[in-house]
Amino acid sequence: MKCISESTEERIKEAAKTVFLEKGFDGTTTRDIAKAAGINSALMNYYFRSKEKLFQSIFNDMCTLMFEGMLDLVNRPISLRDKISKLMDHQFQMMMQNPNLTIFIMNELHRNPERLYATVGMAKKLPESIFHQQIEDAIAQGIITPIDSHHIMTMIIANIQFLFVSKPMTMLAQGLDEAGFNAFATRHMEYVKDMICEYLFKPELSS
Amino acid sequence: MKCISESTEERIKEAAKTVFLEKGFDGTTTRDIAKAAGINSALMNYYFRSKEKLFQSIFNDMCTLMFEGMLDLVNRPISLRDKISKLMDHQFQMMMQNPNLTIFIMNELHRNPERLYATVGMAKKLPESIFHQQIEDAIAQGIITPIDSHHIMTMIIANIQFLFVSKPMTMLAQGLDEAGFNAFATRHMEYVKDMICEYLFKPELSS
DNA sequence: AAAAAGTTTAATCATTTGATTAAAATAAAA
DNA sequence: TTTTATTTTAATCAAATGATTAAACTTTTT
Repeated sequence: MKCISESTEERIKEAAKTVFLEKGFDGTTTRDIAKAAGINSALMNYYFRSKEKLFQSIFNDMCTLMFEGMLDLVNRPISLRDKISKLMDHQFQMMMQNPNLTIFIMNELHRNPERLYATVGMAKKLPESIFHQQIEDAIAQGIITPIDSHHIMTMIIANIQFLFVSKPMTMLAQGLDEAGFNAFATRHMEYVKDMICEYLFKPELSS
Repeated sequence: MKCISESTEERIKEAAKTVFLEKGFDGTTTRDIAKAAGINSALMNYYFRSKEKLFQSIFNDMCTLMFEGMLDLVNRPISLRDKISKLMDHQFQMMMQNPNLTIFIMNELHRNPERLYATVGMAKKLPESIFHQQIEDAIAQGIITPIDSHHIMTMIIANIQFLFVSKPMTMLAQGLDEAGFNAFATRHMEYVKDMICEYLFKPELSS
């Protein structure tokens, strides 16, 4: 998967990302990372000054991965209905490729909100977007149910993200394997897309 | 809050619950627990043989707290509409009292699925309930949209649980304090109850 | 009251862990 | 090639951590 001549710094970051996402900050030892990267454990401190610094770097990358695509979408000049659909599709794709991204971010943020506030600052930009204005306009025009955009955004995010946050539990409760879970998630996506759109865009409102 | 003559064992469990829920298994030291319980750290090993055993005990309690009320509800002989509403109310109450219950369980399960599978076994009982049969009946009678009960249960759970899983992020993104978050969550509850019920119980189906 | 059982503590052990250091290996510059 | 700078390693340190032990203290039993 990796090209042969990958810089040591990148190798360390790749390994750290894998291990941190799997075990979290507290559950990860610097030796874990060194082993996963195939390097001497002192090298980690040579490139990144400490476990904490390396973690901050990874956490920042993960927040960017989480939010940049969504930020791009909420500000794109497309119709509300299309935007909501694309927002959900994008999240779903992202989570299928990185199933433990959300549990990682949410958990680390829960453990240490102060330490990570700066890093997650981009989350603040989500509410202040074109999306918000579009919602207000649509409400004024009677196209959608009157409801604050924060709630809509929360619905969009929760129904997809929680699927993956609870992945191990769902697999256990339903006795699914990886493929079975993916099928369930894919089907669920369609249902929640319908549910949210039907809730917002009521026929009696648009008529 | 605690009565004066509380058994040492209970004091330790109370403290361990608080610390484990806050910091997780990896982030918690036995000294943390001892300090929180106001005891010598060797006492923990006297009552519970190890940190691992104590954790298992707490984790089991938390799973029970999470699922027993819901299991009771899904099997109660009440109407589907009432049941869905009560399921959501119950979860909401539970999470208001224990906001980090879900992130704790989901995270520990993610870190160590095998170790905790036995403990979470009760989650398996959720799908095999009267609720499931009620859904199938309602679909057969054309009262609700045809959809597998797993998906309905997931919608019910996700829309509430994720509110609390993402609590720190929501507070940051919207600049809310504790009271502000609670107000947001309470309002959101009403929206998602409406959304789910409207999605399932379509007027054209019941007529 | 004396003995026995149960509870609690201080001191300590062996590992683990994040980090440093000094030296070795490699690459770059002169 | 020699010198200098950069990269990598082995060895090690100090602190933290889970656990144990032996002794002190308390309660219960006889």
